[in-house]
Amino acid sequence: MLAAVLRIGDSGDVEVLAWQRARDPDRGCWALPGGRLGDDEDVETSVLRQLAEKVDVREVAHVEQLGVFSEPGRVPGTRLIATAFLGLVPSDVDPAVPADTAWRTVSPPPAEGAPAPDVLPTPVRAPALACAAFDHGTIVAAARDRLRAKLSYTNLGFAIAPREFTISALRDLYVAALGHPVSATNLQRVLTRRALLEPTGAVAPPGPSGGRPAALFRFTDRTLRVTDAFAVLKPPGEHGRGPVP
Amino acid sequence: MLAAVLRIGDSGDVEVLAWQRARDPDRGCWALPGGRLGDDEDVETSVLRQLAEKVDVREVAHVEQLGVFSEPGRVPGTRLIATAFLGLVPSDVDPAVPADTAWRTVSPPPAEGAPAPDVLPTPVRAPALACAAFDHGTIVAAARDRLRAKLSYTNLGFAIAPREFTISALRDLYVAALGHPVSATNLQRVLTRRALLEPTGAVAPPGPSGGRPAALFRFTDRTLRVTDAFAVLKPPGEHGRGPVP
DNA sequence: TCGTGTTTTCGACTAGTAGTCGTAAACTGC
DNA sequence: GCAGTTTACGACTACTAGTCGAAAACACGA
Repeated sequence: MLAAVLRIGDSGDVEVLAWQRARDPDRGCWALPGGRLGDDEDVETSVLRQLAEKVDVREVAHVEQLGVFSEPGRVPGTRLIATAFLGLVPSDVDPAVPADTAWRTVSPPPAEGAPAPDVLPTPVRAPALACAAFDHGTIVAAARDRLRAKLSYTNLGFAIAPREFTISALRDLYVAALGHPVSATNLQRVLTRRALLEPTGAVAPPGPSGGRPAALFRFTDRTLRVTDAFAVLKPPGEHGRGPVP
Repeated sequence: MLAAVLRIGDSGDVEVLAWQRARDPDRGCWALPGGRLGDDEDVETSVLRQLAEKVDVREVAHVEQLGVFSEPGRVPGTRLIATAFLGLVPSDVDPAVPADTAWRTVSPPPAEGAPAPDVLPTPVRAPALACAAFDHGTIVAAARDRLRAKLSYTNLGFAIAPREFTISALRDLYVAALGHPVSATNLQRVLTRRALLEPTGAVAPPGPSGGRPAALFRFTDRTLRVTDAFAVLKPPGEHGRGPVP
């Protein structure tokens, strides 16, 4: 049971919640929070319980299974099988964490044209976390890739964004998570057209250097929703005007 | 370790490989193949090993993790945690299976406008498998939904289709897996434009009732590849002609 | 041999989606 | 007021995809 809890930091990069090991093996390196599965809980409640020791669970906006990491030699000593989770915390919450725990920046995904970040049998990946204990770097990379992939075809943005935000702020979050520029105009148009975003009516005060006050938006839904893909494969009668009878 | 191996049957519906329990509990009901994890293998090789007892592994075109099913009471008796897999077998292979094993038809997904079939923490779902043992009906439903979702934004069709096929045959496979009509013209255009499909040059002989012989196609790639989603979120410089310098 | 029916293929038309750009609006600070 | 900055919004354009119709290629029976 391991959790890779991601957050978009103020400096504009992805961060993961990790704690520094005080003992060998891998002393001084950073490990993901987790623990053993209890007798009367399933893995989902277990990971939330483990997480409660590190951060307030109510601050975690989304949790989902990443996959099982079971390579026999992944940790020294006795065999240990880890069910890894991806957790997301909105960028505006900064939970109090224990002394040995910190937000570590995650290195951006490798090159462009990277292969499918959605395949579960995880091959070797770029080291996403500097000085990661055991195979936790691989798990963090899988989490970062999963976030990146799902931002593109779901409303998962709700889990990394504050409840209300300006379009530019949201754009910055997407830029940090994706690692490449994003058009604010198109982001607003696409997300509002698909009814993932709606204006709150209020406006945000301008920054210190002035500028027109930006309108505030919110995600209409705060649970995961999948959107468009191949239009051909959607049930008929939802595009264009349909056939002329 | 459980595997939901799906296949599109000749009759045009989704089938799952299952074996009939001879002993209580759930005697006579259908269970998914699987077994315990060995000491020197990871879950992926383990599930392939388990599967080898039922079907020839070389016939399985794609395997991926579905998720962990860990509810404390999911099976009677001692606690058992299952890592579930989705396996796919092309529609043209009909492997020899043991006497207690058969392909059971999977009931189609519930209504249209169904919620995200991609969320891992699986809630209650429609009973996809009649007389399923334990929670295996839930697992089959998750597998069927995963297949349906991934057909829309990946080249996963390669795993349910023969190596070579006509567009109509492929259309029928998609119709069976998705549960709604699909346009053959658009399917061909979309899949070829995205370079997922390519013509082999050969043609298939016409059916018994005649008709123009259909051209044969194959998938260019037989490993999972993810395709388009939100165009906004793709790196710039890949659409249209780009900015005029 | 020649139509009839069937199935596939291909092109044309059309509509919707999204990338780009230019301009106006609203605010801060000097 | 004026300059500078940031956001908002509309216009133009290009590409993708849904629909339809006509032609091609075959089997079968008269």
